[in-house]
Amino acid sequence: MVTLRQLHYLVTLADRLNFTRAAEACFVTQSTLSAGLKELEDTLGARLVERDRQNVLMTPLGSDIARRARLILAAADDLMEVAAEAQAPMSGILRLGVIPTIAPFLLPVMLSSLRKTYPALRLAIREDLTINLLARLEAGQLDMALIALPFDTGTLLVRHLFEDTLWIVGRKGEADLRAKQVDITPALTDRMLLLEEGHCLREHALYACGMGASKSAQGVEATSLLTLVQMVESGFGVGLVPQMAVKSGLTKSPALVARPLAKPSPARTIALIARRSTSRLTDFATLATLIQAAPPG
Amino acid sequence: MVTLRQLHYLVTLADRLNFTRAAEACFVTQSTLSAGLKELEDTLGARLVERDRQNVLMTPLGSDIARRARLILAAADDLMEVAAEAQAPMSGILRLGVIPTIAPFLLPVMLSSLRKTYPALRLAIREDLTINLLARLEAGQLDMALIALPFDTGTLLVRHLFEDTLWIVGRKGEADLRAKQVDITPALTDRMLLLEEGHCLREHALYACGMGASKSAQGVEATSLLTLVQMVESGFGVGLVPQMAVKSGLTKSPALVARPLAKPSPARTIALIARRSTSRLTDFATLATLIQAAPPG
DNA sequence: ACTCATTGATCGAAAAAAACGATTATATGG
DNA sequence: CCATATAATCGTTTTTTTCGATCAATGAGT
Repeated sequence: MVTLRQLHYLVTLADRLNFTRAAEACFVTQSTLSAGLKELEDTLGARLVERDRQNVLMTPLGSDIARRARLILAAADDLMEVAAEAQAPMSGILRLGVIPTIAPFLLPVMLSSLRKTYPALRLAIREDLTINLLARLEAGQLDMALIALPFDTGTLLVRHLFEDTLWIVGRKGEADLRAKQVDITPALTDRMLLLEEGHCLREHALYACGMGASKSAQGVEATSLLTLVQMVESGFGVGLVPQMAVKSGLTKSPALVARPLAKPSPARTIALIARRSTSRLTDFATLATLIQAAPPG
Repeated sequence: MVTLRQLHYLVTLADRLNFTRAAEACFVTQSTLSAGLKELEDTLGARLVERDRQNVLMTPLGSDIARRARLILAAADDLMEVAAEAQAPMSGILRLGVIPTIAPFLLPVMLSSLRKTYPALRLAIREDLTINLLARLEAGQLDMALIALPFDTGTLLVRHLFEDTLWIVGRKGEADLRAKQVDITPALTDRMLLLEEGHCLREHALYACGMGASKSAQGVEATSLLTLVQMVESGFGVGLVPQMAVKSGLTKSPALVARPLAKPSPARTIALIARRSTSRLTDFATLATLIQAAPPG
């Protein structure tokens, strides 16, 4: 019978591709790890790791097994934490990922609210792109994440929190931004500034433009919403920013004007996600409700 | 650290609610299982099983842990089989579930085709209702299943195979069944015979009737498609049967007539499903392609 | 060519874990 | 009060795991 320990050895080895380092990481000697892996290969009846004296690399089967092993180990970790969680909900360290186009606007309110209501909870925030957050979530390096949909979330657990409509921001006095609710005309999409590749908000903005634009105005791309707004202020063009950013004062500058878009308003959906096997299912629900109750702005 | 053996003990105990029986099922003595469970409770730091001298029952936490343990053990089983599978695809025992409204029509063709192409593959067929197949699939008691959508398949892996339109069957000479393509009129839905509760085809038929009917004609319900057709022949009313059943001769009786329905034709989607972690991912694709290549009829 | 450092495999001994069998304690039903 | 059934416990045996030391192969540097 395969054991979790053997699977742990395999996964660690797959990460380091070096028996000695992997053994250190597992706090055992190299001989122990070597024997454990041999044992695993014997019970499975297949070669998982190609090793000549100099190089270690995984066979295709070995990679597949290692991938499965990761999921199993993450589920086992979750199982262990369930027991601890059951005795003290909303406590301990919660590792939360947040995308950069949400973090600066949602976190300030949320964190102070959390600190007040659940003083025993310690949040470890990681700000990163959606794709990286999903990977870390599945690898068990994060407990939950705040992201924006649409985005392919695979088999993860997804809870929609609220709609976040997109607003258009430009310089005060722009003729195209006079209306109370702005239509996105081709003239506007031509001047649309976008975030750089990787930000989901870039795709959401492109979709809102009806795919009318596929490149950022003047070929210049912004690395964050803050720089994007500053570029708009400098006259590079116009931009689409989420309502939560507008409400939290990102476009407060006297030189700028922000307007909602004409119905049906393009919007992204803010969602909380987690592994299906997460140990913090009740915390997940609690946190989701808390964010919904105290929206940003 | 939790071990798979301990989790196996817990799951078995959760099934039997008796230490002695569970120990037998695990091929160990009662003292071993008792110690293993105590060990698990100690490492988790929580009571999982309530036991007085007479009764054993799971705590809520224990049930949750057991549920997670089942998933982990199934994933571990899959992992072990991946290694075996990798060396000999389409061989060994494949446990396939099929719903009763597919099995009689699809299996005859499929089985002979499979036997010819993959003689090393031995199929263990289980005919059961969708809901039971899904449960067994998740518990690792089945490898794949053939079902009809729409149906909530949770996180399972789903591959759509083909559309199976619904035909209407009635007695020869029925005025309402003269047309080449029949419209489902209220007059027809009033006389519609349904399968008993639990068959997904019942729901699909109800949906095809535009929810116009919610009870079977005359309050009589059929226990299988065969009995349903016989009841139609006896004059109890009309029925909706899948095209694959018609094509395979279920409605061949000279007293009966079967007609397709007017477009857009109501249809169910035949699908092959499996656990996402299944060891037979290549077999899954192979089997799906094979069924699509050799449709019933 | 010759060292030297690195790496993974292997072996025997020691330590740890798991399993067993027997026994005990505590209920339940007759 | 006795027979039965059940889970916990204890001491012993068996199996598994780990360690430390050593070996064999390889590549780098001299």
